[in-house]
Amino acid sequence: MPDHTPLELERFLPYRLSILSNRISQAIAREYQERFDLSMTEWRVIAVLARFDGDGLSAREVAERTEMDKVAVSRALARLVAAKRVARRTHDGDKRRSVLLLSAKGWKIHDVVAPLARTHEREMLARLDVEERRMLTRILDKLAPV
Amino acid sequence: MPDHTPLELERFLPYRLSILSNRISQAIAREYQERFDLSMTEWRVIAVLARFDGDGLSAREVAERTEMDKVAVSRALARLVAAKRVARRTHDGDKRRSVLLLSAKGWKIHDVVAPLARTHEREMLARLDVEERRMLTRILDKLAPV
DNA sequence: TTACAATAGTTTCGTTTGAAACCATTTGCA
DNA sequence: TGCAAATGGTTTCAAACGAAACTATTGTAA
Repeated sequence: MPDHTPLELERFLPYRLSILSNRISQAIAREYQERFDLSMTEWRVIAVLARFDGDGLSAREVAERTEMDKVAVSRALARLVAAKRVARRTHDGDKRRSVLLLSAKGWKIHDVVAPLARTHEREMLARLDVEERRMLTRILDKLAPV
Repeated sequence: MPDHTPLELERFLPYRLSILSNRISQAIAREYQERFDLSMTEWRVIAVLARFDGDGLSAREVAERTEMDKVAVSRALARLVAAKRVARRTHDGDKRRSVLLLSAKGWKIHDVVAPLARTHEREMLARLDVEERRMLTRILDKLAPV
């Protein structure tokens, strides 16, 4: 006799995680889209370029830092460069590589969106108590180490 | 002078959550696809039909239980019915509604995949200690209540 | 009854996505 | 050297997705 023990989807962790993550991402993505004509992937590229603002990252480095694949990065960059939010040059010693830097426009977006993002995070954390917050980070460190 | 305080993506919770959830979902989805020619959405439909195996759910009820939108459910059902994994009749008193039940084939898939899913969950939880596990559920309850 | 609103579900259409193929350049090494 | 393999990045193609439009049926209320 076959075991029909049903899976309770609403208690299944990968499912719950996916629902939660999608809800949050969608809400944020929608806001960025409407207010700044900015996709989630584009925002991640901007965030990384702002964070590592030395003498310019390559597209590959951006892909690594954002955990996105190179196709997604390439497309995000195409739009960002077209909108003059990112400046793209070619690397001096290696003509394959591009050298990416935020433009003034890009920085302007960053300086508005970054605080907004932090607000989103705060609102999310506001629903947890101190211990839960500490644990959430610890759990993420264990499950998805950088 | 503008505030360039950069957002540290790798510490930003919505981002980390999205990375974690995507990694897990992708790994699982890939396995279901390869081994059973089954998409994530189709599996969710099967799981719900197995769980609420009374006198048949409607597509709308499936959409509610899976938190997917009706278009996704409609498409998943089209494939499942074509593969004879789900039986679809029309509701007696309401010709708009469909009445959905797992077929023998559908149950067979379920009885293999459900334990497999539980194994995935166990493997994920194995990386956490008892307290972290308890907390994870509590956090999810608070952040994404059913 | 009739007509208008609401509901169940599908189809359409434009967009997003990812894998694989691709081009150009650079690296490694026989 | 010179040639195959590796690397950076873009393009192509097919599948997946969501919003909105659509069909069919049922509910409601004058």
